[in-house]
Amino acid sequence: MARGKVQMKKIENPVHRQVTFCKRRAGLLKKAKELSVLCDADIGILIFSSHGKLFELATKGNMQGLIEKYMKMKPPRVSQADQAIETQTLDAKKEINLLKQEIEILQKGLRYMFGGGAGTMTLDELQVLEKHLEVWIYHVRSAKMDVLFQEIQLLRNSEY
Amino acid sequence: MARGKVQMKKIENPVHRQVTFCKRRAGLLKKAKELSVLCDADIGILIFSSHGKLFELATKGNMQGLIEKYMKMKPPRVSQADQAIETQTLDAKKEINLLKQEIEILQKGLRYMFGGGAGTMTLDELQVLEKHLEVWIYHVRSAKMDVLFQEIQLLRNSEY
DNA sequence: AACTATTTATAAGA
DNA sequence: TTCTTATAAATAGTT
Repeated sequence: MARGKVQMKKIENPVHRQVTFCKRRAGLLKKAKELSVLCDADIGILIFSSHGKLFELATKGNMQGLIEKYMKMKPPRVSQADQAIETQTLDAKKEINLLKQEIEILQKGLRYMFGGGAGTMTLDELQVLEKHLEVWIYHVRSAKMDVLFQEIQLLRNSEY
Repeated sequence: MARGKVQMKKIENPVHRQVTFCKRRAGLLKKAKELSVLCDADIGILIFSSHGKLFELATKGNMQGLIEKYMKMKPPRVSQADQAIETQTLDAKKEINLLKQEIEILQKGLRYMFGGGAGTMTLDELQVLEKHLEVWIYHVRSAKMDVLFQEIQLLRNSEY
C-alpha cells in the first residue's frame, strides 16, 4: 500500500509473498491487539500459512477458552471424534441395560428355585430364563459326552 | 490515527467506543481477508465484543475445520465438556464390569444350588443336574403357558 | 453515514 | 533480514 497499490490476488513471487506475509501478519496482529484494548473486546486469531505453519493470538490470554465460548454459541455439526465418543457412551448404556435385565432375570430365577413359583415373572422374562436354561442344559450334556468319551477311551486302552 | 493519535487504553465514552469498535473491526477483517488472498493463508478470527456479541471470519469458509486443525496441532488440556464425557464413559465401563461380575456370581450361585460346577462333576452328578434342569425348564414352560392362558382369558373377557 | 486531516501501514528499494 | 521512504490505507474527530 505504498509505492504503488497492490492487486488483490495471490502474490506469485515466493520471496515477495513471504515478506508480505511477515509484514502484514505483524500488522494484523497489532491491529487486533489495539482493537482489543481500545474497545475491551476478546479476540482470537488463527493463521495457517500456505505451508501449514500456525500463528495465533488470543488477546485475553487463552485461545482454548475463546474457542469453547464460540462452540457454545454455535454448536453446529458434531466432530467425528465427538460422534465416536457419543456412540461409545450410547453403546455402553445399552449394554448396561441389557446386563441389568439379565441380572433381574437370574435373580428371579434364583428366587424361583428357592421359593418355588414363577408367579411374578413376565412372559418375556420367562422366555429369557428358558433360553438360559437351554444353554445350560446343552453345556451339561456336552460335559456328559466328554466324560463318556473319556471312559470309553480308558476301557479301550485296558483291553490290551 | 487521524486528527490526533489515540491513547492505547480502553475508550471510556461508550458511544465513541462503539463507533471505534465498528470501524476498526471492519478494518481488521478487511486486512485479514487481504492477507489471506495475497499470501494464500487460512485465517480465522473470533471477536467477542465487551457485551458478548460474536463476530467471526474464516477466510477459507469454515471455522470448525480451522479449529479442529488447530486442536490437532495443540492438543492441550481437555475441555470440561470432553472431560465430563470421558468420565461418563469410564463410569459406564466400570458399571458394566460390576454388572458382569454380578452376573458371574449369580450364575455360580445357580450352579452351586445343583451341587457344584459342571467342570469337576462326575457322570452321575451331571446326570442329576441334567434332570434338575429338565424339571426347571419344564416348570418355566408351564409358567409361560399359565401366563399365555391368563392373557387369553383376559382377551375373551374383553370381548363382551 | 459521510467527510477529511492525519496517522499508520506497507511496497519497493537499498 | 532490516532499514528507509514514498505512498496507499485506515481512521479520529467532526458534520
